[in-house]
Amino acid sequence: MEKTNAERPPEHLPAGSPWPARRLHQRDRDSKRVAIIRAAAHAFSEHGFHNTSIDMIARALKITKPTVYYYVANKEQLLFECFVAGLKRIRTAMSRAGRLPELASERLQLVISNYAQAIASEYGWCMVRAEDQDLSPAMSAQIKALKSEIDQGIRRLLREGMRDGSIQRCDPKMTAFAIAGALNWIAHWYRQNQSMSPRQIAAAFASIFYAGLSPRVAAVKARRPKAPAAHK
Amino acid sequence: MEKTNAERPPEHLPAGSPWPARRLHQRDRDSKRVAIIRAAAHAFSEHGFHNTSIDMIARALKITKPTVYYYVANKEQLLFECFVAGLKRIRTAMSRAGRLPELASERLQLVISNYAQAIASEYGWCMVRAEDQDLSPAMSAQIKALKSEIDQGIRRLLREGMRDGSIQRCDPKMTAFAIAGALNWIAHWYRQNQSMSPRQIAAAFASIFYAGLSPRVAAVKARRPKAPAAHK
DNA sequence: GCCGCATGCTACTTGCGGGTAGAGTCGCAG
DNA sequence: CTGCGACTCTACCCGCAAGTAGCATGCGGC
Repeated sequence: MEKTNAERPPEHLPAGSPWPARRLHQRDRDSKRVAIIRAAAHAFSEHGFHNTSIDMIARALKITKPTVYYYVANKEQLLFECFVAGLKRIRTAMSRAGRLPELASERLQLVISNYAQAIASEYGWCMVRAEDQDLSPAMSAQIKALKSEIDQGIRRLLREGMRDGSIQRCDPKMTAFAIAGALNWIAHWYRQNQSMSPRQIAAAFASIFYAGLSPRVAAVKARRPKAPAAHK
Repeated sequence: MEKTNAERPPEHLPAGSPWPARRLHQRDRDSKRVAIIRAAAHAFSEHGFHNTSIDMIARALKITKPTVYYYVANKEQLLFECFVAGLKRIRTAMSRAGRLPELASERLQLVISNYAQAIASEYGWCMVRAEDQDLSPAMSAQIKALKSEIDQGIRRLLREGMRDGSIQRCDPKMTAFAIAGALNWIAHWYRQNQSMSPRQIAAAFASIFYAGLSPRVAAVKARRPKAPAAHK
């Protein structure tokens, strides 16, 4: 899968490999590579995948198109890398939450918070929009699998919450969809320099989902608005 | 805006207009036009806007590209029409809900239900994905305005709910984002032949949002999972 | 000083897809 | 049967962006 990049790393040499310099170059290479990924993510989220040419990405970094191709096999892989970069945070949050001793509801809140921050990051757009089309079947399948992993993680937390009593009885599938949807949608409206930080947004969402919209006190139920029921 | 299509309807003729046939032709024309819009919506939601060529849409209807262009000015307008087609249902639901005498929470539920059904329709994809990029500034602005209208409508309902006591005190902006996000996301995962109908999905979502995830009975708060808090 | 490799460039090819020109067909009015 | 307008087609144009060939440069090791 990586063969297009002229990497040829010295794995085939004897174990005590020479070439100390190679390592340095390699590091350099990697940092440039992530710079390209970042720039791509930025451009994608600003103009969309199809309206972003490799030239635009290159220009943003003051390099040229072939240089980009020197670090990345093709445009598709660029999108994929953006996706994975954004995903990492959610994944680690999820797996860490799985090992925590807290109630499931609290762990869920943790995951929601990290999720929201990942979506609000520069990779958020790619995570939300990647996959569906624009991608070869192979990559699409990979991304679908990663997304499903997240989805299943949320469902599991919900089920655990129902078991430990910290979460109301509910349909875990639909609830996971609702939560993921609300969070993913952040990528559509959130922009840097927003009045609310991602963390604040996450907190607001968590409270909406957790507390619900029904009034807490039962007393208010009575009062009705003005209109006398004219047409039923 | 319509000048590209050779319409020239006979409005400039005397009132008692001749040409009964013209009307028939016109109706025919319109029905073909909506067929094209529908086919476009279908193709867009399957392959994405950019991966759908006009040729594909034409082929699905067993016609050719220029015929499509005879009914539609350009690809952009096609997307716009899809968007508007899907939007109508939400708009009418919203404006009707505004005049109903019920509590705001019930009216909100009505809107949510219609919203979900619109998103699950064949135009759902276009509604969710249109705008951002891929569109000329003029159209983008129009679509943004329409979306904002919906958003404001939901916020208004929430505020009214807080006033009439049927909805818990909350940040209307964030809550509207959460609700719209959850609903919009349906377009990403819902497919015809799903086990749940759009109406059922809407009901499930409404209950999630309204009831919230916190357990109803306060008694359950105690029990904790196994692990003794190892690493704080 | 010279080799080799990593890196970057200029200058191309290529194909796809949006959009158009203009000719052909059909049905109806006079 | 002629002329017109609605409609559809075949055959094209053209621009853009993905991706490539192959040369230039600069550095580290010998």
